[in-house]
Amino acid sequence: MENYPAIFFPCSSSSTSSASHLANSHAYADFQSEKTNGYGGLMTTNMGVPSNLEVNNNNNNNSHLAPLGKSFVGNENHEVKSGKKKGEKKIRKPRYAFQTRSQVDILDDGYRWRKYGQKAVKNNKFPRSYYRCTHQGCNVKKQVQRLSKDEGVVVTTYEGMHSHPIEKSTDNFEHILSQMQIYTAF
DNA sequence: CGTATTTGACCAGCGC
DNA sequence: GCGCTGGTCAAATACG
Repeated sequence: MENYPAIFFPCSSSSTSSASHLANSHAYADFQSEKTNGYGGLMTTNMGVPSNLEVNNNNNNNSHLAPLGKSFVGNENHEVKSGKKKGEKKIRKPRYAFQTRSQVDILDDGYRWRKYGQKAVKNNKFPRSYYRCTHQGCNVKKQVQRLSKDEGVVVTTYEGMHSHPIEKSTDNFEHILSQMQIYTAF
């Protein structure tokens, strides 16, 4: 597995006005560095959107983001089994969360996802959906969650990395992706 | 008919 | 030790 995260921005491509989807996007990178207790990196990205509202952090301090908030800022609580073994076989994968303003939950990022679960989250009216990349050998997972308070905000959390090309023809999205690819070396 | 989604069950970790 | 919560599995179902 690679260590460097490559992040593609989730966007809803298909038809419909893409404008409504990406009013604002924020990305959080969560790394499993035990030394750096806390988040390894935090990325804030605006997709060339005109005015960037400050949707993210303001929401984080509230309780409705409780589960995610822990993962995002400060705590490496995301992957279970942290304290037990001093890190040997339990490799905790970094996760990257994107907070996006969107009217739809399904943000099509060009990959094909198979839904494998859905759970209700506490402090949140909306369920969280679990997706897995259908590409063979690609174990990239993502989960999509909507804020109960702001139903216009969708949080997409990616886990793992794709090691294969995009399967769909992301219309005009392609050129955006080329710009939005982020490689972080930690 | 093949593939994707739905949905409850199951399981593991953590807090109390 | 028990219960809660989050994450995954898998059978059934829906959909093209």
